[in-house]
Parts: sequence; structure tokens; C-alpha cells
Amino acid sequence: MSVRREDDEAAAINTAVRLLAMRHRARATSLLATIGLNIGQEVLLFELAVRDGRTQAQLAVAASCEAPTVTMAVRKLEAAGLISRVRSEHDNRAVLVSLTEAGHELMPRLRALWRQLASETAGELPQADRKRLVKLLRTTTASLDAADQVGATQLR
Amino acid sequence: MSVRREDDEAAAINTAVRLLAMRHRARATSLLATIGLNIGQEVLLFELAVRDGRTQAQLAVAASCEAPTVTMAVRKLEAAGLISRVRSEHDNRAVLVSLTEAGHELMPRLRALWRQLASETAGELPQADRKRLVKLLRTTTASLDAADQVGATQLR
DNA sequence: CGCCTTACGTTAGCCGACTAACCATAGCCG
DNA sequence: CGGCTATGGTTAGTCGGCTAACGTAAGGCG
Repeated sequence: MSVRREDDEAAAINTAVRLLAMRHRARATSLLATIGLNIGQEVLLFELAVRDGRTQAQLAVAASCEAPTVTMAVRKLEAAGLISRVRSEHDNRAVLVSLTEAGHELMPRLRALWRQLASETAGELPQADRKRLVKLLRTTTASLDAADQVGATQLR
Repeated sequence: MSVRREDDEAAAINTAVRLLAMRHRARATSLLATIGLNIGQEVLLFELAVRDGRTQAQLAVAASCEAPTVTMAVRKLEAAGLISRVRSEHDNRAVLVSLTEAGHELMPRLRALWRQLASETAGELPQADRKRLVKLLRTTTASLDAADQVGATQLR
């Protein structure tokens, strides 16, 4: 049997990440559904609540997703009356996205849901562990980013 | 401004989970592509390597995903010649899935990729932190499971 | 024995995310 | 000024995962 000890460690890490990802997303989906939102849209709303009137390109990097994803999400949010899109005056290509009144009014409920999700995720942990968790998640994410960077450059 | 301190904590947790999930999946996708696998298939291969000849239903719970997902993954793995499907003798509904010779031969490379992914994820962490990370990931996952359970029962 | 329920697998359809390709505009630079 | 490159956004198409609904087989129970 060619299964080494490192294989078990690797499996433990990778599947732990995968399972948390699935559960967290699933739970987020079902919570967001209660206020009529689809997953993916909440990120844009939170970003707009921080700074309004940004371009879709800016939102894409802020949400760290791709342009087409923003296009679709923004389209649905607009259809739901939560955001408005206006062409930029200075740049005829760009469109500035802003929260509507309804969008602003939805934020408190969205924030409550987000608190609930975080609590369901890490609420049982002592506060020190919660800080540790966030820290570990961020360092691993950064580590993967770096690996992806070199992985991508090697293809050139 | 109705943004409380807990909102920041919630956002920190939720987005940290979301970002790690995205990066990990993205990196896994690109690594698996180098041996001609799509993401999702590797879980089944690992499961079959542990115990061969299981039904799709068993694989679904082992991989903790839904039956239709297994149907599609298994179909593609069979098309790729990595697994074989035979009807169970004792139960005419069930189909037993097993690794083919080619499937077995692929495992070492798959394990190597999985070690690399784990290393790119948590390789820079001291070993104590790696253990902590896995532990935290599992407890949060379990916590979400419990929350989802009550969330689902409340709908009845 | 025959029915009714449960379990296995597939199909159909949806959704979010991605890449690749495209169009239009901006902006730079010869 | 004119063209070239870079940028913003959309479209088309792919993929994995899910739910809902279906057909079929198994199995319990009256």
C-alpha cells in the first residue's frame, strides 16, 4: 500500500476545507432565501453599503470574482429593485452601481442573517478560537493565492 | 449607522470562509486538470481506493453530496475508463462501483496532487497550527450541520 | 398474496462561477 | 490626428452542485 502518513494529513486538510465550504454555502443559500436573495448577491450589497456608486469592475475585485459573475448578479439585483445602474459621466463604458432605497432598507435584515450565519458557524467557539479561525483562514487563503500565482506563471 | 461590532466579526468569518472555499476549489480544479480529472471526481476515487465496490448511494453519503451528483461524476469516470459499474446481484436496483486497473494506477498521481494542494494550503503553517486548523474546520462544519438540522425541522 | 412504503438511480431543470470571445470606449503615443 | 493597446461590460458556453420528479426494484405488513 503506497498510502503515506502525509496522504492522511493532506486528505484531512483538503476534505475539511471542502466540507466546510459546502456546508457554509448551503446554509448561506438557505438563509439568504428567506429575504429573497440568491447567494453571491449579498457580497455586492455589502460592498455597496460600504462605498456606494462603484463600477462593476471595482465590485468584481472587491468581491474577488470575475466580471461576468458581477454582470449577472447586478442584473438580478436591479430587477429586484435593490440597486440602480447609471452610466458614468466620465467614462462611457463604465456603469456606476448604487443601492436604491429598498436596497438600503434591506441591509439590516441582511446583516442580521450574516450575524446568524457567523454564529451558526463559529458561535460555539470561545472568542480566542474564533480569532484564531479567521486568522488561519486568511493565511491559508493567502498561501493558496501565492501558489496559484506561480502555478499560473509557469504556464507562460 | 446601524453597523455593529458583531457585524464586522460576522463579515470577517463569513468572507474568510467564502474566500478560502473559492481559492481552494480553484486551485484543486487546476491541479486536477493536469491529470485529466474534473473536480468532484477525486472524492469518489479516494473513497473507492479505501473500499471498492460500493453502491452509488453509499458513495453519495461518503462524499456527502447528493445522488444526482454521483450519477454524473460516476458516468464521466466510467467514460474515462477509471471505474467500472456492475449491477449488484443481491439488489437489482443498486450498481456497484469499482476502480479499474487504470483507476488504481492513477491513484499515486492523485495522492501526490492532493499532498501538493494541502501543502499549498497549510504548508507554511507550523504543525500545531495545521492540527488546530483541521480541528476548527471540523467543529465549524459540525456546528453548521446542527444549525441546518434545526433550520430544516422548523420548516415542517 | 398483494399492497404500500421505502430505497436506488436517473432525468430535467436551475443556479453560481468560470473562461473565451466579443464590442465599444478610453487613452496613449508615434 | 490616427491608429493601437488597454479597459469596461456583455454574451456564449461549460461545469459542478442542488432540488424535484420519475421509474423501478425491494421489502414489510396486513
